Amino acid sequence: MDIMTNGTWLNDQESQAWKYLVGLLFRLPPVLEGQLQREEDLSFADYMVMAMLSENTNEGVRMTDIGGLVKMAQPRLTRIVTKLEKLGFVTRTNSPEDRRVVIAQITPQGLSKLEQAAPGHVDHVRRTVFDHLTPQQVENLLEIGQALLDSGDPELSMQSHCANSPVAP
Amino acid sequence: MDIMTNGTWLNDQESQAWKYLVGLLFRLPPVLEGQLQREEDLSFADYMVMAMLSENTNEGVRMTDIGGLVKMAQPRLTRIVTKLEKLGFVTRTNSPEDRRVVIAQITPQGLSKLEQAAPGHVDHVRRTVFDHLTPQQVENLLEIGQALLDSGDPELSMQSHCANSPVAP
DNA sequence: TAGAAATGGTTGAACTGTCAAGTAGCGCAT
DNA sequence: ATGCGCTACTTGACAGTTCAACCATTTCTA
Repeated sequence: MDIMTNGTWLNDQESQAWKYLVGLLFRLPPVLEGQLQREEDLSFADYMVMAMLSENTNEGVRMTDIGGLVKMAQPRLTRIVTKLEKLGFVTRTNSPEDRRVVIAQITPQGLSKLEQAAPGHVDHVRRTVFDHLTPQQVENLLEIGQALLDSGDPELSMQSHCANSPVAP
Repeated sequence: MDIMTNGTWLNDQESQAWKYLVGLLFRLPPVLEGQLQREEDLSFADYMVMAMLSENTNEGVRMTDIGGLVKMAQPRLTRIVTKLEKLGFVTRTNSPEDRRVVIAQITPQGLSKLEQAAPGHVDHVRRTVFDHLTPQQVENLLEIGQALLDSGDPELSMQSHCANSPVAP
């Protein structure tokens, strides 16, 4: 029995780490979502997209680039930006250079919504996450995140939904 | 203006770590989901619940206890178990001692489904996660997971959905 | 300079998750 | 014992996500 905790597959350390990681994957998103939803009527993904856009106020950002930075799949992104546009927090324009490309840009209203939401959100993140971690652990977390997301693994580094060739080109 | 990456709220280290953690929260679940869905027609949550139940083949497990172990909210759990029951992978019985309590138990079919799914899934987890981490990083990950989930924080340790008192009793 | 393949983005259908409200059973106080 | 409150779980309504198929545009290739 104990299908996933021993055997030749994952050693003790790994399977324990796995359980905790899965716990975080299940628990953290609803918790983050909750605060923003209650207090600002924004989803966590909405917030992250706007935060991302707020770092490029002038130029705007291509859809795909948002996806790469926020690690979201395209359809999800489309719907989020559509929603944010309806709310007046974001504009979309077709790039003149490449007319397939859509460029999203945050509006003043979006920016002020974000500025209004940020303190509460960051506070919540601090209390939920960083208050429980030592600086060393924060550094370790950063390192682990890099190891996984910057590994070049096609599944994790985005494009996942179309990369299926087992051995590559 | 870099709403979430500097200022008095999160220092550089923290906000970088935060970005990577968020990346994992967005990316990992779809990736894990995908493999199981394609190859076994199971959701990741389905799999975790069954894996959990497979560790207590004899007695069965109370709904709430599953939630505590797999870190899932109750409504989600109810629907998953309902689905698994329809598929014949799980049975539910009302506890005779306390008739509010529902006890879920994995069936032989559920067990064999799990055993069939496990190799591919574990393989995928290994390739996606553990192949990119050193043993030291795995240990660090475990420690971070513990720090967050076992912190006693009501939001993270479940019950989150009813704890709203800002300062506590 | 066609035509084929690839890229960027959107959309429809099905599913899953969340919140809030609801039912049922237990337990303690009067 | 009757009523109040708590616990365990379920359900309805809604919003969000995913996969797959789609259209439009660009780029490669012959």
